[in-house]
Amino acid sequence: MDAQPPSSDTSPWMPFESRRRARDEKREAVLRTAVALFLEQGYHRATLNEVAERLNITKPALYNYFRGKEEILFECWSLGQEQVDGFIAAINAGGGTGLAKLRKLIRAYAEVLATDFGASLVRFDPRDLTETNSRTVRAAKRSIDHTFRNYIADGIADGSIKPCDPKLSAFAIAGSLNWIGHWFQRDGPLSAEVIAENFAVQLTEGLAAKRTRKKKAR
Amino acid sequence: MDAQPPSSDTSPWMPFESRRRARDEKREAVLRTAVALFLEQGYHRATLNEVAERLNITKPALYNYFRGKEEILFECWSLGQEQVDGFIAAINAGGGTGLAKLRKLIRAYAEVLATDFGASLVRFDPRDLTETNSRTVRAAKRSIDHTFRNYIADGIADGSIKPCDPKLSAFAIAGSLNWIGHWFQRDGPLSAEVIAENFAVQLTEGLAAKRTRKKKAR
DNA sequence: CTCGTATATTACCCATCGGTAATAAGAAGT
DNA sequence: ACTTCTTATTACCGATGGGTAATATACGAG
Repeated sequence: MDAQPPSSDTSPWMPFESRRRARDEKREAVLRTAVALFLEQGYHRATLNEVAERLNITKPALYNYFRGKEEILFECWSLGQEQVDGFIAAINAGGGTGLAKLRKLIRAYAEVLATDFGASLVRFDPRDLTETNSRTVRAAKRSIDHTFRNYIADGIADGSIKPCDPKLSAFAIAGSLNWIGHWFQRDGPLSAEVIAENFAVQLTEGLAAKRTRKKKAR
Repeated sequence: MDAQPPSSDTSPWMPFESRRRARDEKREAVLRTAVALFLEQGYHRATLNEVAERLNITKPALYNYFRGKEEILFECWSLGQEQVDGFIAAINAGGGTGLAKLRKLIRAYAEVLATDFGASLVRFDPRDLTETNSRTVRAAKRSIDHTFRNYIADGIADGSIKPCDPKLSAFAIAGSLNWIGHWFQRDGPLSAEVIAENFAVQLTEGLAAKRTRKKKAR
């Protein structure tokens, strides 16, 4: 499409680079198509033939980019996980009370779960993965869980969250959020931002140590 | 096993009855084995051969009790749904504020989701069912959702719950609960009762209009 | 004992689908 | 133009697993 013929003053590596980029773009296109189809039909019902068909290619062409169906599944999951890792790092880097960090986490996680790759974090079954990849997924899930628990524990320590069982509270909050991946639809009446904001408030209202000063007493 | 030879003063229908009961017991045994296996391995990975093997029979024997794999899946789901329908009817029959009914619902729903048939309500994929059965499932899910929303709306109307969006609040609460079906394990450190009680409190604390008088100030 | 019904088994069919081999087509480099 | 590397296609394989047909066995009834 926008691949321009190598001008005279361009590095001789341009074509290589351009080809590599084109390849990466195609790889990504496969993943976008695959994740959408996997979510639509479920991993087992979705066939590689149909993934290929939607891309106007044939099944064996996919094997130029991936080792097989399982690798595609895992890479979809990875793209979602990258997003989560990203914002968790950002929140950790920033400051704030445990409660503030928890709310940031809820908002960011909710918005990721409203995307296709985000939903794949909770809609895909680790048992469809190889043992190695499955271990990676389980470790990541544990890590997210611990992040929730840590922020809650931080909040209890700094007084922003009233004493509670961090484990159970984390389960309750993460459950609410994870479920978004199952019901959210982009073309629905609720935007991801509205949901994220609402959940950030509702899910922490019961935990906050001091009542958030009512914005509008009623 | 305990089928006793028909004594002289027994109704001539006894054998029939006894046989029918034996049959029902076997049917149920199939469902218990199947639901456990489906949850363990996932519907698609679980084979009827393995279900049969666990029952010390062979696959075709299953077809004496069910039309096929899909019917087994649907019946497992139905048994879970029956429980839900049961306690919802009970709560509706009883009285109480919207908040009180909501808490009863949370407790009961949490405990059902901690059972195998209960978990099947949220772990099985309706897309694996025939169109007819799938419609039944979707209708039941809508009904549960509406029950949550109605109790919340009732609570707002009677003043026990402070104004909020019943739709979003219902999603948040139901999400927390549904997730139980994904992580709860019977042999884990948390009992279903503890989880149910904790969730009933935590998930409604943010909604309650008046602070629940602290049982034990600490 | 014999018949009929319910229930189980063995052996088999076949549709589906992930994956592979052989090969053709297209663009960059010489 | 000729070669080479990449990328795509057509045609096929083979395992898996749901479902069926034919048949054997257990058991209550007459």
